[in-house]
Amino acid sequence: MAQTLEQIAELAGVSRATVSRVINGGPYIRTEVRERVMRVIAENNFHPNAVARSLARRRTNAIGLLVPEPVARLFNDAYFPPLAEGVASACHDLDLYMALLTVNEPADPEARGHLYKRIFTSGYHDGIVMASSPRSDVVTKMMIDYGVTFVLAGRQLDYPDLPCVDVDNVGGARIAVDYLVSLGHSSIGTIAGPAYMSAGVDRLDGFRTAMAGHGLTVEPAHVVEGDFTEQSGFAAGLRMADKPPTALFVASDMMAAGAMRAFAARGLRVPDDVSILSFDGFPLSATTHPALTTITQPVAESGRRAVEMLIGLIDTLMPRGSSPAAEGENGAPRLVLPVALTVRESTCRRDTHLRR
Amino acid sequence: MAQTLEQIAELAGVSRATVSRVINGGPYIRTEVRERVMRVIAENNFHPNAVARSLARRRTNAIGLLVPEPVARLFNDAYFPPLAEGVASACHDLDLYMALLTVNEPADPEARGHLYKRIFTSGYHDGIVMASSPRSDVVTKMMIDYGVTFVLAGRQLDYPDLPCVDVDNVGGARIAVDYLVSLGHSSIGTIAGPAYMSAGVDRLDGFRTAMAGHGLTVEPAHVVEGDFTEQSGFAAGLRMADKPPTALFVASDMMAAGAMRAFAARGLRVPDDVSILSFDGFPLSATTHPALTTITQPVAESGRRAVEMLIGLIDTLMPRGSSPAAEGENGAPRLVLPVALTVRESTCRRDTHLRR
DNA sequence: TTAGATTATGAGAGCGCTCTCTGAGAACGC
DNA sequence: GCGTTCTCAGAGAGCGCTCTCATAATCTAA
Repeated sequence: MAQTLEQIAELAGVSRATVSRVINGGPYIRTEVRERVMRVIAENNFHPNAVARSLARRRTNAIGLLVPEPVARLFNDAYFPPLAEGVASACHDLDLYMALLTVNEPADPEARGHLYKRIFTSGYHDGIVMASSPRSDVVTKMMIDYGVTFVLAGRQLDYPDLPCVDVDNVGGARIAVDYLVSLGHSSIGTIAGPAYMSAGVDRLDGFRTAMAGHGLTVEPAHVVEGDFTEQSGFAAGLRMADKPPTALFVASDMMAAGAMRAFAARGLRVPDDVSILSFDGFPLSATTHPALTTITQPVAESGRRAVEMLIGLIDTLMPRGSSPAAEGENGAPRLVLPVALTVRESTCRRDTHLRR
Repeated sequence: MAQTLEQIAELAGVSRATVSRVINGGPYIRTEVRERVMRVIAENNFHPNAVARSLARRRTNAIGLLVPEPVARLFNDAYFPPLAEGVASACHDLDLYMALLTVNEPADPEARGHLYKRIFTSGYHDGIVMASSPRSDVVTKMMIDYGVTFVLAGRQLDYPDLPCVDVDNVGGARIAVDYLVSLGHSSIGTIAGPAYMSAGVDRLDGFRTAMAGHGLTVEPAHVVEGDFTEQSGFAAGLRMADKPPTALFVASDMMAAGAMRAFAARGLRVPDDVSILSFDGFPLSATTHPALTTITQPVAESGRRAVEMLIGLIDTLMPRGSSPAAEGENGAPRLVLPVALTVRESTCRRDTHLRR
């Protein structure tokens, strides 16, 4: 197994440059020469050294997908798999190498910083796609400080002007409220996401705005904050069970599942007593009983778009085969992907309600 | 922000070599010079280019953790998180960069091969830790063909002589049988893992051997094969429910959970009617009702050991700052980690059984 | 004092690629 | 016939590091 371009060149009786041209599809090569070189490459099972190539090109053609969460939590998250799927699929299409970057020591912020530092200064990636982190997490600031090129999947509350691909959380909440209103509901509550996550904030904002738009008031007791987990949904459901609204917009499928468990425990039927409309559209939402009406967000698509945006960023910052461009900071790119209503069994018309 | 060693050298009034020595902790540097250089490095927030370093050293100091499973399945797997945790922790200790390598297109074997090829020929990793794949998966052969340095977590059925870190599946099954026998059981069945996975094969082998060792026969109807999933455990439990053994060794926690669900559906009580002893010791095993008596395997530890073994392999194949060593193939290293019995509530003495 | 060891630094040759520059032929126009 | 323009290929200068080797300075030992 020959190891270098040089050796292949010698075997094929051409120069290093010619072999390089053949490999990279350069122009101006006689068919005969190209075929000879390709044959030698194949015979020797030669693969150019990616590290050397990266050094010469000043491009690794590799990107990282960073999830600022401990490994363990990452695997219990329904959001992450489709995101990884989307990122991986875009990388495949764009002939990019993708590495999943994780950080394990969640407890020790010192060690955590070191791990991030290693990632950000490694230079093994042209850029990074990061799932948005909670408010005031250090990781975003570190990326900025280290001059990493990156795109966020989801808005970052601390830095509104960062390149990101988000889903339309506000619009989704509006669609949810509109739909519930169209079913005849006017007593609508919400289990909101946490105030330290953009998805939590935006979905609540959208909810309030939409309610106001319909001239409806929201009872304070009908707004409970959770943290997107099943447990928090259960707790919130319990708190509302005594005097529930006729419809509930729940900011995540998991919390909706928890709320339904709480309602079931208190003898409330969904949707007969309370309609539930959740947000996410993860596989879970189709398997609950009843199956959830939900706002489906295109997670894989946002992963794909994030990669495309990232490549665009990298190309402008460092055009292929050229020196870095001037700081072209005319606003960070942002993309908001539409979400869609998926109607299932957890919602029904107000007039079929038996209570009140 | 200065970009190269050269620039730092100039700013500090020394040569490139000296800066390199300072960064890499080389000897023979006056304290005064070292401090001056370090100050300049800090002032300029300089980080050496890892790609250039890798090229010069012919070492990336990065390893990959490859899971030959589609991303989606990966996240529903209880085995993978602790493995990743262990690998990540060892990498942290050894100052290694770790990237999780995944492959998404499970369906199309062509595309899958391309993705693997990109990984194996990238040269971005000194070596790879791979969770063992099912029998006759192409990935192992590809790694061998591409000359990748790797260590398997778990045995590979197709290639018995590959470097690997395994847990003592055979011994674990023996411990299980011994314990059940010590409780007075003699009618013992098993729900085995799939025949295409080493863990499945070994646990079944261990079970049969141990039973024979006790002079006990196994009824053919009391040996059912599953595929480690809850569903397959449920199906197996259903098949055995009519004429169950008094004790059952189940090759995975998940299948045990499924079997218990099946038994519950058929009115069989665990452990009163059937004792269940599972294998894995994943968190799940502590939260079932009743909590599972199980053989706990040290998954994180095997991840850690795999990294250590991998580094050993890399060091012998390519000693630091030297040319590749002669093919020192005096047998691939293998390590078998001990497992331990965790007693919980799903097993009890035979004499407390009410049937028969 | 001088040889020899020890400590400290620089020069420079790579690592294995890419890519620009240069130039040799072939094709073409007038 | 002589520029001109293409087509094709090689020479060679990097990319930003590491590491060996040579050399200079300082410190022993006799």
